Amino acid sequence: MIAEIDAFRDYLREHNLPVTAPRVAVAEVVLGSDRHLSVDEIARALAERGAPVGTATIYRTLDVLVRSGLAVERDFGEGFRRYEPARGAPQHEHLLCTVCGTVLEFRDERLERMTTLIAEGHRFARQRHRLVIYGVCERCQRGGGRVAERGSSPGAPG
Amino acid sequence: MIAEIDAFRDYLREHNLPVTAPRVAVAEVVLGSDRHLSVDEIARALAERGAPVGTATIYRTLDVLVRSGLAVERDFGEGFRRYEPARGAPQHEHLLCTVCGTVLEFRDERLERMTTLIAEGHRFARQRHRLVIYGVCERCQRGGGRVAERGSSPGAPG
DNA sequence: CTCATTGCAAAGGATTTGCACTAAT
DNA sequence: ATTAGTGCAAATCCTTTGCAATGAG
Repeated sequence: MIAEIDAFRDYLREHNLPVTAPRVAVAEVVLGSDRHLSVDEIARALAERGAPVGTATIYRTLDVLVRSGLAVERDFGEGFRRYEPARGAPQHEHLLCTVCGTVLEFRDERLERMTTLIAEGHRFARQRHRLVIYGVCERCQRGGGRVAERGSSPGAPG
Repeated sequence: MIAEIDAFRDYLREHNLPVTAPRVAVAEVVLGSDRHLSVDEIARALAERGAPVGTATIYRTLDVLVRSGLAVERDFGEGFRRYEPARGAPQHEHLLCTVCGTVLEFRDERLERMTTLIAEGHRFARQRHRLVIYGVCERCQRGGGRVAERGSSPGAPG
């Protein structure tokens, strides 16, 4: 993860953007996490470090982080966005537990080809796709699943 | 479509919900459309009919309409929701033009099977899935596509 | 008549923006 | 020194809620 932080510093320098403490702090939280963080969670994490960062700055930094390609923005239909490190991640899909909100990632090369073919069949030039499978995770199938980290019921529409 | 409106009236009666003019009007607009309407578009359509309906009522009626199973809620990551008639629609997927916002629907039975298998592989009990392919439609590939109906750039995250 | 619905306006949550102030280069 | 970034608060956008007036059954 230190590598990613350095990559972010480099990105900033290369684009003549000042390398500031708040920016680096936000990058550390997002790139150092293995989860899909909401802005709220990021803000809390920063506050816990003893170096809170203003909401506006978090949003502004996330923009840069996404543009740098080091982080990815996600929308699971919860009413707010989440961010995760790109980790050079090839396209991957998400499994979302509608009970506890847990997100699992998986890859499937077939989807890349399949969606391209489907798009072509409709004369669309495919750019990307997004697949979310909603279901109930193993733990929640058994007994009481733990409470979701944030946000309302993940029983997302669409 | 008249059938759907009647079905909605029946649903209301069966649930002891008053059949009011605003409710029927909203149902007519949503169930009579072949597009994925935003609340804003619904409000405009109602206003154009000369019988405007309050925003709160539109939202409240959409809830009923969705619960009745006659309409479906969609979230394409645009920052607001869209609604479309269910038309007894089996699961279907969406192709979204990131230039003009046009939405195309298509079906692919393989996805149903594929996502079930994937979910099982991760010990998830699959409930449903959502696939959106983002790309550029034929018209927009050629020249200036028409302007999107509503909302910001559909270059949705996730 | 009685109780649910309606519409307005205010409240809410997420995100953006204006602006005086501070910090990076 | 310059120029850009920061935080705060105000502003937006979509959606929900409170409440008095209205209409369905």
